[in-house]
Amino acid sequence: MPPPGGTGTGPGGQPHALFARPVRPRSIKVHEAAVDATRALLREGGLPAATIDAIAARSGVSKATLYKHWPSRTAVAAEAFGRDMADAVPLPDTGTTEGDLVEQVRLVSRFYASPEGTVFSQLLAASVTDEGGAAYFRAWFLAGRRMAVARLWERGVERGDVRADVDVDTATDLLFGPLVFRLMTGHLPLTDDAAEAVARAALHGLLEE
Amino acid sequence: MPPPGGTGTGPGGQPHALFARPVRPRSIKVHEAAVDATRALLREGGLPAATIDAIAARSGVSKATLYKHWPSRTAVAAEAFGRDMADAVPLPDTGTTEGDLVEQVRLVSRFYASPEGTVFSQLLAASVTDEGGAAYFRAWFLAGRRMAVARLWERGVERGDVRADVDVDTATDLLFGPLVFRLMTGHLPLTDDAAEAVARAALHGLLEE
DNA sequence: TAATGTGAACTGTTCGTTCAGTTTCCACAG
DNA sequence: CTGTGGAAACTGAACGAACAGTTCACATTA
Repeated sequence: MPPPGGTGTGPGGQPHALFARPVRPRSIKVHEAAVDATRALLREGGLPAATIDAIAARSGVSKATLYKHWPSRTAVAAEAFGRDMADAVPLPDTGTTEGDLVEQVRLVSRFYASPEGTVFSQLLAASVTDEGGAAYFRAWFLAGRRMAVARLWERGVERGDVRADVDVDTATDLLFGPLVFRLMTGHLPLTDDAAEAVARAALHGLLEE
Repeated sequence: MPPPGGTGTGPGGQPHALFARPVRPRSIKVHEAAVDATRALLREGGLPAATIDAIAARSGVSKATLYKHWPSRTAVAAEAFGRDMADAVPLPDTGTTEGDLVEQVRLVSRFYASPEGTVFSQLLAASVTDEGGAAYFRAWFLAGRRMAVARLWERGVERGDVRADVDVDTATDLLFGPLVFRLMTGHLPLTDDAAEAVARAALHGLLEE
């Protein structure tokens, strides 16, 4: 349940009723303290370490208050994680559309293979059984990611390099879905080579022309 | 810890030390009873309903025994789910490689969109924080799935329809990763149209030739 | 003075473990 | 072919620990 204090703004900066954020000074301080503590906990021990009690203890914010700011533990973690990742993977600019997209897939693959990737998978897993947390995860993390890729895709469209009949959502899912698949199932490792192979296959197609 | 009674066989039928199965009559009966009860519970209420206590109560098998047959609750559920899905998605045979692959993606997408797909996502999520369960999930479910796709892919290779420089793992991840991505994040719905769009894009590539 | 946060206790759920006692079945002796 | 000793396997019930989320009387502050 969002705090009654006001509507606040969502991750993108726009007003967003669903993710109401506190506007009064005291609330802001408390909110930030909780997010900071959660970021530290995530860095140290992943999502399992970011229990509600741990967040409360580390931040000095009481559990009762935490549940006035967020609907669930997962939601706090999702917001904290999203903040950390705001500028983790920069947009590449290699000069060519293919170069940019391949590079982006490689960077994201490396990110997934890193400790932050572990947290990502834990959050995604937690979102499955926590719809409230899932909304925060989409808003604070996924949306930004998809927006970044959309920018690359548009560059490709302007250059006339990419197929006009493929929409950006399909392209995004095709390029990054395989990485998520590997991350979650662990059936194959997330190496640079694998990432490049996936990206090239996505760009050039699986069929012989 | 597997029962010391014997080595048993894994999902594929081959002997498999890791997933040792009971060979003594009493053990077999108990094992089957547990799996059957778990299948019913999964059908009725998904993974959340298949708690250890519920499985024990429904099957008449004691918890202590369950933990002698499986390393964790997730592992029981993974085996039960894998059994149910053994023949859920048949291999298509449309006459063309492209037709087969597109149809397979569409069928899998429908499966993910169904109640069984929910269970799939719950199991995948649970596997993230339960390595023992993850091994069972890979062995009893994913391996079979990948094998089925591999068969389609090989047909394509024999016909000379698919790129020779793309390996089967890359192709599998490219075709089905996007579906898993959507299923897990819920950012976009799993419709037939979306599935076909993904499949065609994967087959023909994202770039203008 | 009304909104907001605190602290501490409390409920409820679930996983996984333990262990003493009971049932089953296998192998071997007769 | 039969019967039995003993090991293997299962039961039942209780228990500990962890954690999510709630509640409420009281304190703080804008």
